[in-house]
Amino acid sequence: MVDTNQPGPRTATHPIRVGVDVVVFTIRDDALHVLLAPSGTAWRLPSDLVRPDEALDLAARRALADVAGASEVWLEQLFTFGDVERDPQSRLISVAHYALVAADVVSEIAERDARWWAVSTLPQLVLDHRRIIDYALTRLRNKLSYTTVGFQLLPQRFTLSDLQRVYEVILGRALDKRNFRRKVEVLGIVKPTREQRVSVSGRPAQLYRFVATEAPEAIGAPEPLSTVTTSVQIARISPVLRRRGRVIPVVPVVPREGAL
Amino acid sequence: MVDTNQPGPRTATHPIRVGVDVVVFTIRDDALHVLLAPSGTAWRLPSDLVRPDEALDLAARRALADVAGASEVWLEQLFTFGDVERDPQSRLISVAHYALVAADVVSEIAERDARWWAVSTLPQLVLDHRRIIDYALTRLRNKLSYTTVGFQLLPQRFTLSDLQRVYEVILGRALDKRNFRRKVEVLGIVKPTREQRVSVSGRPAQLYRFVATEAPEAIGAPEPLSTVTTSVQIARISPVLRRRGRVIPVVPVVPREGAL
DNA sequence: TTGCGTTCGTGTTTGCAGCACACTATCCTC
DNA sequence: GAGGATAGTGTGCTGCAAACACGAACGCAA
Repeated sequence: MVDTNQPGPRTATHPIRVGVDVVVFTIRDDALHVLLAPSGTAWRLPSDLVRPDEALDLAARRALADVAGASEVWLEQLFTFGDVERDPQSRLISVAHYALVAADVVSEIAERDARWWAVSTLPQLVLDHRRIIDYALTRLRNKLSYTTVGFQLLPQRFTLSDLQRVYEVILGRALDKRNFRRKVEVLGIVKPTREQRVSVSGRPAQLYRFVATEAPEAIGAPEPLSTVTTSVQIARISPVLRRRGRVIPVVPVVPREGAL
Repeated sequence: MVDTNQPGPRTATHPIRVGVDVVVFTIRDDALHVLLAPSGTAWRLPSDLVRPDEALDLAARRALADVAGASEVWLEQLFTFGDVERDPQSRLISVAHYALVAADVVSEIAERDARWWAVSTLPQLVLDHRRIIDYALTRLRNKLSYTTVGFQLLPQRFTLSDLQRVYEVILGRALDKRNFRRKVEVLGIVKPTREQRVSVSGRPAQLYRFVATEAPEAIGAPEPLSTVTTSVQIARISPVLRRRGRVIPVVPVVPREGAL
């Protein structure tokens, strides 16, 4: 057995390349989207090689910034994909991350040749990137049910309907409005502001802001090592938001004109 | 941005070393233990560098086998630790894994200079290995509450008291016997065998065996990409096993004589 | 100004599941 | 056969999730 912790260089004969891939989620037009860049005839996740003096999460932020023009977002390590066959060229392991960006910063980013794709209608993807997205989606769904990450997908001020829509879009099913609002109220994770949203039509809605709670049961957070920068409290949203409801028909959203 | 997915070699100037660390859990003397190997005056997790043509989980199994003499165990990727400063010598990222081994195979393994340490009384550890263990423990606790990994720590045949003890030892709190047994029954994850355990004292106990259920709600499993070999069903054990109870006094177990 | 469309906002009832809780049964040993 | 030890068993309470429908406030157009 090689003791990797002893001093002295011990470089493998064939160095293994280490990269990061980032699944960037946002919500657009009431659908969950991921950011992809073109790669030949297919598409790929924002990615890059990790620099020798660079932390993994910083590499992920850099890859994200290169494509999206922003890096101050919620981001967490997802999984390290290291199958031997994943890159036919040479050994490349990928420390995959996933990130959540708010709808209001979306308009500013997404430059170059990258564009948003609804997760329900993804294009052909490079390597195992489809699998990475699938897994990120699973993680996001689970995480949504016991943390407050969902707020990362909303602007500073939002209506309760906005919030509910975030959960519905990600979980893929309808939630009862009254149960949802009661739960949010009980959790004390939002505070009403003095403003209202002037709605396009219908009654104006109260605007709220997210309130970081002192995670009452810090134990139970499955990802204590999350590479969170924009701090997010780990409160327990749970049950009302977890249970079943009628399935929301996933409306395939046609990407905006000119985005490509 | 470097497109890591294009053909052609693109090796970084300073290659990054990729290693695996494995947190091996077992239950001994009613306490959770991890396997550690000596490293100078301190101790370290079983670890090794990943070979260029070797999958990550296989590297982890190899490191495990080197120290413990067994590799056919339940094992899952934990997290990739890649801080720049973690190894003062040169850049070394660690794809940490954790493994569960049954008590009855424990006697056969644990050779060389390695030995078991109760998680409640760990020795001085190398690098960030303490942090890795802490995180593995957190993951194990969480995983225990919504999967059936716990059975990996038991022999093929076990009593319900054995099973309950596994949960109590890991969760660190007492569970109500009747509630526990009812829950296990309802879940249908065990089947009684025809045998009984001839107990040292007291009434003989019925022996059960684990029954893999057809995970009724496959959705909701937070780790669908687990590098599981010994197949484990992802059923929902949940609530009775999750909630609070009186805290079990963590009895520091004195390591066996001659183990060191 | 009135009617209509649209979205916001609000309580009650019912059922289930988690939790607490204590005693009898069976074996061994002395 | 008495005592010690572990196995095995049932009920009642309570809190939480789920289902469910209608009035309120606004914009707009006729």
